Amino acid sequence: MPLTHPERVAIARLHAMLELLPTAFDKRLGAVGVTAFEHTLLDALAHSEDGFMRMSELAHKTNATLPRLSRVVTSLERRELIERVPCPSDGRATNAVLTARGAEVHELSQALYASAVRELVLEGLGRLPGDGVAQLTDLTYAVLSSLDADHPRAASFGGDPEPECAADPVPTCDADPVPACAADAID
Amino acid sequence: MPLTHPERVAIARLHAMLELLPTAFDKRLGAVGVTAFEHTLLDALAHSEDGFMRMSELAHKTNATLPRLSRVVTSLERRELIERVPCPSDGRATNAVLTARGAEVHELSQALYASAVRELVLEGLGRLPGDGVAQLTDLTYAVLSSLDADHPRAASFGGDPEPECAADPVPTCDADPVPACAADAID
DNA sequence: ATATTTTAGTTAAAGGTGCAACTATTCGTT
DNA sequence: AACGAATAGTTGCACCTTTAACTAAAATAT
Repeated sequence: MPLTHPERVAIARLHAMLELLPTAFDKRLGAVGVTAFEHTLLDALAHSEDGFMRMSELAHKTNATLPRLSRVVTSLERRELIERVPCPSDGRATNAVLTARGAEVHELSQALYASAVRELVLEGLGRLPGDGVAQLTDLTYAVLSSLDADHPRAASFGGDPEPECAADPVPTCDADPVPACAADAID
Repeated sequence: MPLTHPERVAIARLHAMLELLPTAFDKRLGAVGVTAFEHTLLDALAHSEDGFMRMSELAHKTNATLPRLSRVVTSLERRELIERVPCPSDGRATNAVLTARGAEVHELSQALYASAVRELVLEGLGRLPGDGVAQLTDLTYAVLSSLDADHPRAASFGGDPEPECAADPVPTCDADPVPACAADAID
């Protein structure tokens, strides 16, 4: 059974957004020499108070596969923005730690990212009748919920070895129970 | 100036959706051996009543670059789903035409696409308080509008050589004036 | 008419990404 | 202890995408 016309219109636009937004973000961040995904990694590390994170945890938080992360981290390591440090307590694990230069670049990329968010998304949302940000929050939550059922990882996350994840020191919002992988950078 | 917390939550979810949805669609359509983008191409051709389209027009409608389209069309051509035919009236131009097999595959991919849309997106929207589809339509419109200003192509489209685009025979919706490239598959 | 510029499209090179295979380490059994 | 299973990560391979360079044809100007 085919989709209704309003449904097709909505999906066509969603599809266009899916195609255009990531590229637009990458272009903006290109000015400081990082991709949007790389910025996400720097950001995740910068916000983890310990300044480091396990590869698999990082992959989970950023909705990335481990091979992808591994390669990007290698690239960031070559640029000395991130350093790989073997985990002392678990011989299998590797921690990615932000270097001083990495923190500097993150400062820049964060500013650029914020302005990109404003210009590419928030500005448009501001033209909506109601509270555009709230609408986007609810809408993405609705979609991500059904997506997570479909999604390999996520489903929910019970045992996270790192304590900082469970007991969040930063005053977060009234945090709706968004499945872990979907919500990620919530803090 | 940093983003507010609600803004960060909304953007984080948007970001997650941007990362996860395309992959999810590709996985579903993989069952008939086409990517989501390939389906979009087959769909565009199937919906153009003449059954063919100029490469550049196709690229425009699908928000793709010409090199990307060229390679994908080559791949589809090898699988005999699409055929390249030089344009008789303009020696530079090439028309992509849907083959019989291409139409068959499109039949399948369309069904799969529709169910993917329902399961990955519409189902979630249905859990929203109001009209989820309308909200998505408005929200994507808002975002795409500001995006288009930023966007190389689009901006607006005056002279489309093909008449079928201007005078749409299919009863479309009350067609809001969405910038061309963003709205694309509106019919 | 002819030279220049634009337009349409393809191709080459570089880099990113996913899947599957592989190594190394830890955990669980016995 | 020692074996097999699970976990963490990396790497090889295939494919896709982007940017830049390139070819060919049409439009424009001289």
